Amino acid sequence: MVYHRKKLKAELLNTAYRLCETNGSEQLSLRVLAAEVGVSHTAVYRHFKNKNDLLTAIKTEGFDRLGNVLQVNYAGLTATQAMDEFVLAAANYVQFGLENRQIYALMFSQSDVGLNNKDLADQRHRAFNYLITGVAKNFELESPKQCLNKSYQIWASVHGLVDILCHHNTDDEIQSNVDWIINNLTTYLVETTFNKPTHGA
Amino acid sequence: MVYHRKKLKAELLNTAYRLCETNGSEQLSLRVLAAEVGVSHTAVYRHFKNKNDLLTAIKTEGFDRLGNVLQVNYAGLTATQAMDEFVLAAANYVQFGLENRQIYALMFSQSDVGLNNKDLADQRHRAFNYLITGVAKNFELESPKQCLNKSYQIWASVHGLVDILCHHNTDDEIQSNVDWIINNLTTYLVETTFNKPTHGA
DNA sequence: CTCAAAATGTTACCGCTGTAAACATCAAGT
DNA sequence: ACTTGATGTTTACAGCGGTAACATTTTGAG
Repeated sequence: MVYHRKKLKAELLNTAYRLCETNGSEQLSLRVLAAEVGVSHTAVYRHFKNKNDLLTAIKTEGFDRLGNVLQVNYAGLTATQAMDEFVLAAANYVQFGLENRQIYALMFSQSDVGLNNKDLADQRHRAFNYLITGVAKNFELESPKQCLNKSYQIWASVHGLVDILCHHNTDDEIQSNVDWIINNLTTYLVETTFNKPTHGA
Repeated sequence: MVYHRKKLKAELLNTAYRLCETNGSEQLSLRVLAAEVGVSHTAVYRHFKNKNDLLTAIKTEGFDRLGNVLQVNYAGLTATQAMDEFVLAAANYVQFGLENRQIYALMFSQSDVGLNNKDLADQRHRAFNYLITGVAKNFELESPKQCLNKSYQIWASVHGLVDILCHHNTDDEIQSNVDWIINNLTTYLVETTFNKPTHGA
């Protein structure tokens, strides 16, 4: 047995992240995780207060990665370019959600994982702030309140889309429509976020 | 001890539904449930195959109730009335989500609860079909595919709204905005679903 | 350099959970 | 009246998260 392996915390977090994405966060077992990494199951408690704390770290990591995907530098872009970047960020959001389903589900689950955790709140706000910045750049709104509200509206649309795509792509009956939506994702996003008319299927 | 109480299944389901809404479906314990109802914990297995099967029944019950809230009879309504009813149904959807958070979270969780269950699928489709009917009545779309797609878009918006409202009403920082959204729910829905311009805050 | 303290890993144990098997009781039909 | 199936109980078990006591290694102050 190897005492003091130094990077156990990172190893645990990475393996736990992977196990969550593979089996769903609800299936995560500290004992299985520890066995996978090759330590006793109580070693986890030297690096995380408890299971909830570990899940909070995974969730925070998720928002960190989501934030990275949403980051846009609007400096020096034309209006058209800014809009393209904004829509691209939204597409990246959807892609992240579809490629990290289980983590995404954890991130937006109603559970009390990470309740009142500062690191998690920071990462969440960081990700959301990219959206707000994009809205401020791309919409001419009268007040910060309207900007925030528009941001919620867009977030709700895109988040709802991810959720529904995740749910229904195991449902053969409507698979073809899901395919359609994915293939026309950009069009969908422009429609949804910019209130433009449909151009036909 | 009372053998053969005849309505144990319904009692278990109702109590389990209530416990889930109170504590979250993840906190549901068969033993606590059985104790609450006043039977041994293995009695549950005479009426439900296992815990997953019970959760599936709860989830199905949730979609049943959601469907009831979405049901609209459009026969004989003017276009204006039909639209009012449609928006009302959407508001009912949001209200259901906010008043049944934990059940709603279970209904749309990514877990494998009720995977491939026919009763659940039936209830889900029933609820969704009310939406499709509403879209068909209120939007002039060229094809069934466009109708279905528009339905997804609206569902995503409203579902996303519910999810975000559920998340953020414990976050004081943005509580005022959530209040604003709720107070202007109808306006929000009309904007979101009918692509009408904002009339200002 | 020493050695005490802090950090990190292990072992043993606890109570709780979901689940299966064997048993007890009751309802219903022949 | 007696069998049979449905329904509830008891018992048992393995896996879980978590705590406490112990073992080992690292670290830093004198």
